[in-house]
Amino acid sequence: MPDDIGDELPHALNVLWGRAKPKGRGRTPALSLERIVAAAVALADEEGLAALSMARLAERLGCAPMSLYRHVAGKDDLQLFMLDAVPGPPPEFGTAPADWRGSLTRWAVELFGVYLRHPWIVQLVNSPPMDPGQLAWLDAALRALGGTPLDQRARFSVVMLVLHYVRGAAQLLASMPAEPEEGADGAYAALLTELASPGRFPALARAVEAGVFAPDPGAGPDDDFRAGLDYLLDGVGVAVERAARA
Amino acid sequence: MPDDIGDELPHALNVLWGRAKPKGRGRTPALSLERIVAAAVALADEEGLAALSMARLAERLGCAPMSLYRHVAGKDDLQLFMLDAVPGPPPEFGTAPADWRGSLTRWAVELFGVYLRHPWIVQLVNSPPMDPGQLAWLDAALRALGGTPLDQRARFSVVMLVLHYVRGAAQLLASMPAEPEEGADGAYAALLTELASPGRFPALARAVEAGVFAPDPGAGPDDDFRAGLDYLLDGVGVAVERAARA
DNA sequence: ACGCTTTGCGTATATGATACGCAATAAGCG
DNA sequence: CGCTTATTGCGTATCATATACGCAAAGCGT
Repeated sequence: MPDDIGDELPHALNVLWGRAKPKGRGRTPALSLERIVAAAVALADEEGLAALSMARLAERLGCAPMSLYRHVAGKDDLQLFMLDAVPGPPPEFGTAPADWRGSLTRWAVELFGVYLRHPWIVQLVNSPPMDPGQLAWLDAALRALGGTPLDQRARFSVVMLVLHYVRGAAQLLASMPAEPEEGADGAYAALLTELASPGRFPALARAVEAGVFAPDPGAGPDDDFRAGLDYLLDGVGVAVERAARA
Repeated sequence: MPDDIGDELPHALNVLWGRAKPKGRGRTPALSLERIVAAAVALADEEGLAALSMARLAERLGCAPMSLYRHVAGKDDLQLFMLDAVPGPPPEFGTAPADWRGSLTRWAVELFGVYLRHPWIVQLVNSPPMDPGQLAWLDAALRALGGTPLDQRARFSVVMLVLHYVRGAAQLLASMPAEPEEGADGAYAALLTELASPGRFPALARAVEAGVFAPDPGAGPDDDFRAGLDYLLDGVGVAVERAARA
């Protein structure tokens, strides 16, 4: 039975990997999976993941709530489709690019952008990726390290490390209340200033005092991301050199 | 008005920072905030975050659902309390430990353990930490770098980097289906073997073939975590040396 | 034109969050 | 020792949500 592996899988995965049965002759579909997923993504972008309900989605699509279930097995299924569709194609570089650091940086920055445009992704990721959309990104990241002396296991560790950082940084940035004024410290900074007493949290108080939570005047939030990424890639560089020597 | 900052805050924060009004004479409370939070944590641990509902929680506590609302403003509030309570106290080291790497490693490993014991934490974190429990951990991590020539902003970047990694690694590990047999590749590996065709995902296929997703016979899942953490800290080491030279 | 197939959707149910208000109870006061 | 009052426990009701089930509508092949 070559197909028994798919039996316990979410319905969405079977569809995404092209295992769905080809339809033929019935009624003309007024709805399509693509339209549903696109509308769901738009709704989550505009009003947040909490606002994404089957009823509101149907309203936006001009159909009855139950119509959606003809195309999606359930809400979990829908979210799987969303996760597959939303990142789009990963950046392309050859199989073994000479500049692993530049390639990986580009990969991380583009993925960071995806997460910033769709902050709800982070709240949705609960299982390892098994859909073509996310696996394509994973493959691209592994390819970025293709010209490197690292072994396969190390490459995977590195990719996961970068991925975790991108996700975490995007989530943090998205969750910070927006800072409208350039002079303002931001609500978070103001709160920490009051709460982090030097007696109880000395190190934190020093950080607050040094203005760590105030926006750096000459830098955008992207620069913070790049700074952390550079620390991380320095570590990868150490590993690459070590592997090259061995 | 020195207190106006707390007006827009979640109720839970005002309680946690000791700003709640002292009660006096009413009826003897049969319920307490501590009991509620402890029961909620236990329920989430045992049956997952999805199973945590006010009704099920009340059932477990032997009280009516609406009784909970006397102690918690709502479900969001409850989750804030849970996030504050669950990590416990951070590891202690002096204000400026000589061995920053050892200290930060200990911090990360202990936090990793917390996340593994309570995997639902990751799904709950939606805003920057503002409760004493989480800020204590943040302070501890900053203290681990206290003996370091890094400036405050760099220290914060490093701590966030480590935090993101710990969270991501824990989430990934917790979401992997358990591998009962030692010889088995695990369901994820089997699935990837079938799905990652060399034509479409060459780098991924090579990783699968190399057994990256099969459990390393001589290593536990903890070792994977340590490996990634070491890459990361190597990068921090580079930054420390650079700062020391400057 | 007929029937099969597949889609769209109305109805119903179960679960969950939570507003509101009353009743039970205990501390302090006369 | 009974009254006042603050405060808790909880019953009832409302509203949002996911989704099972089955019928009706509408193309396609014959």
